[in-house]
Amino acid sequence: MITRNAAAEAPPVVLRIGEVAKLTGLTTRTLRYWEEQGLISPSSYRGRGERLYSATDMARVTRIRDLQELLGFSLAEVRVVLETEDIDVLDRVRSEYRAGNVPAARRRRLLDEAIEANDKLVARLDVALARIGAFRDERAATSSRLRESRSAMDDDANA
Amino acid sequence: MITRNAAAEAPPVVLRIGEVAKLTGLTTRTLRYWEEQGLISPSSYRGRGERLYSATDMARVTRIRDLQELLGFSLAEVRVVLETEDIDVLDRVRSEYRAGNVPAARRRRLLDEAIEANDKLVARLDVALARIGAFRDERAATSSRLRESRSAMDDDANA
DNA sequence: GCAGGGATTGACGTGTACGTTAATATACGT
DNA sequence: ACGTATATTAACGTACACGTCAATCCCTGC
Repeated sequence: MITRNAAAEAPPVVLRIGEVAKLTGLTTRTLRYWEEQGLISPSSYRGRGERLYSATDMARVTRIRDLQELLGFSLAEVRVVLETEDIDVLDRVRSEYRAGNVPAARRRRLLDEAIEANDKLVARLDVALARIGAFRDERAATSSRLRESRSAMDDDANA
Repeated sequence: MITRNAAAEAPPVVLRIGEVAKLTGLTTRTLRYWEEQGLISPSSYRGRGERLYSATDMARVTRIRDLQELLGFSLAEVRVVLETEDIDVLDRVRSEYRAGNVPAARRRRLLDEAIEANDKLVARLDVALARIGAFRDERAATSSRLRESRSAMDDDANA
């Protein structure tokens, strides 16, 4: 039997800032800083402003961290990437509901911008992949040389 | 006829700091800073300390820049990578001259360290490649969706 | 009902990687 | 030989991305 409404039954994953910090390896300060910079915004608050993070929020947080650590993006660059992702999500919602309350011309412009930004990112990623790949191969070759050198040393020692 | 001593005849490429800056897109300040931090050291000076950069120096400079920009390495991390490369070069020289004036035990230790550091770097590069690759594919998919969305819009407009 | 753990908002401090300016010296083209 | 472009060191300034208190405020378990 398929649990048809598993998503509906699943406990709404809401985490406090400290839990998010532990799960992601970040600090609470960092999370507040990112929010201060407009990169994230916890989906809800409680009481006197206690932040509550949903699974979506978590995904966004880890995405930011990945962009930062993997690609060395500054928060400004991360912001640009996230904006095009937002447009993408927004666009899918609009497509479903079909009744766009956003003027077609404006939506078209947003789309074009998102496409351009996205293409630039892909191009950048391809460049990074190529260069890192080349570097990796180079280091692998170095690895072989070093190991050969070590064997030679060991042979000498046993001669 | 093969120019047997092309390297010897070739004009020794020595550049002044400003030329290196223009060629690499860095600033003179950055080059001096890197030197201050022990990452580079121009192969020669002239007069009252005017820096002169050889082709080897240039290679090292661009290497540092690549590590920084492509992989988001800090200068501290770059330093580690460069050190293992230095050992590699040093090791090849030693292999050629065979008469190592460095004690075998010490050389062995350096080699082991270089190998370990190198392997770690390769592993790190592989992780980066995998993640960036996944991210790239994701963005490529996004690209398709956005373009489809735009065609749909255009079709609507012409209906 | 209160100690303790975790949350909040300021506010100020810090490390990295340079930018900028100043005063001065040297190299290069004509 | 001389002006100008480029170099030098030294010192201070700055942007980014947080770290680190401090004072206060909930909420929970015993």
